[in-house]
Amino acid sequence: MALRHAVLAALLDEELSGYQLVKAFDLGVANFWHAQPQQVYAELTRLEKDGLITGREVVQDTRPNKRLFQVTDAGLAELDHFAVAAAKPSFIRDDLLVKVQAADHIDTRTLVEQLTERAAFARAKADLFDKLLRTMRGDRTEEEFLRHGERIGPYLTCLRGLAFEQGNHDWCERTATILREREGGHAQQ
Amino acid sequence: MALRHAVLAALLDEELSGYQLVKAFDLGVANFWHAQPQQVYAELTRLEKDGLITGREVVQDTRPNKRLFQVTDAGLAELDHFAVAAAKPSFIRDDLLVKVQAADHIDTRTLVEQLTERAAFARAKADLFDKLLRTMRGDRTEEEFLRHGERIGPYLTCLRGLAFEQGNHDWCERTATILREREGGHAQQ
DNA sequence: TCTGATTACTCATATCGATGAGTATGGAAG
DNA sequence: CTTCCATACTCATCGATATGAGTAATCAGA
Repeated sequence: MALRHAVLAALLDEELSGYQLVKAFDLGVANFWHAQPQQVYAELTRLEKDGLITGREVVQDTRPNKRLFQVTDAGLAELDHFAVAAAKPSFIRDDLLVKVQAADHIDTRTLVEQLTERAAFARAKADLFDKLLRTMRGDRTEEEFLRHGERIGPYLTCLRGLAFEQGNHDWCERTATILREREGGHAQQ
Repeated sequence: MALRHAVLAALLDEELSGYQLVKAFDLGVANFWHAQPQQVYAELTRLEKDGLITGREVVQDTRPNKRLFQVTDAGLAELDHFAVAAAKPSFIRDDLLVKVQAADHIDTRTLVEQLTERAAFARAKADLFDKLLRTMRGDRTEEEFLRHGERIGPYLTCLRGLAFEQGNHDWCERTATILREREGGHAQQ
């Protein structure tokens, strides 16, 4: 049930079209949730039907028309309601971890490749988050911004995203190195 | 499709009953995947039907009988096949992050409570992972164990779990502190 | 001018995952 | 002596998520 609240949270700052939201959710800018395009569109339809957001048609000459959505008071109330409800604990669920768990029983060559690939991906995402953070805080220091900034929610979630991707990167690099050395070292199998 | 491979990976070291597996998946010992009891049982049924695991009945006097499962050669082949296939990137999906994203628009008191609660939970899990790691490596140093240990897969995934929970803990603590200070400071609202 | 990328979406279906309830036995704790 | 907890599962159902295909327009590049 949290996708709807993620959408509401994403719409708090600015009116967005479904397409823009999809971009935010799909292309990793959403550091606090992830969803498929179809999910986002379906959720927008439901949210509007329930009166939690309102859409207005924007006619465009050069592009297909689009609908911009903004959160209603009912939507804000819904977010408030969501915020006081118990949050489920978050779990890691990752194909790569499953593969590493089985590392002693399977061929590790492709696994090492996948780990280095993932490390590079994580690094790219971390860089992106870092840039986002700089943009958000402007010329203020982080401490300054977090103390007195007027909109710190996205900054805080972005910090988590950055730490997560850095953790991903470091672990992937280290794991790849270890597996590579073992493979080369005593040339088992 | 990865639950089945997670189950296979979990059964690599030892024969386990469905109930034991459920414990491993449900109670956080599974640092590489998470699943509900009913999912695990259903998957075991499917895996046995597909010949990837075999179960043997163990009659018990004092307890209900149980079935212990072990991975077959076909199961190992399936794991190999899984390992070379592309892994989907992993995303964070967390109610708490959604709430923090909306932090500037909602009441933060209960949010701060939830953050400190989560921090404590993460700390407990991190401690548990730390103990698991010590048990696995015995009296060897980590470097030693990772270089020459015979079964390092679970150790490596546990390392990721530990880092993840430490990251969770640190972020929750810091975020809670920041929100608390802002609330107290310029007493907005 | 044909191709492919980008904007802006919709529909249908399948699989995955979560939730609640239910069954049966034995041992420990009050 | 009764209630609760642990073992060891099964069945049913619902919502969430993923996948694949399809529409329709504009613009840039080969």
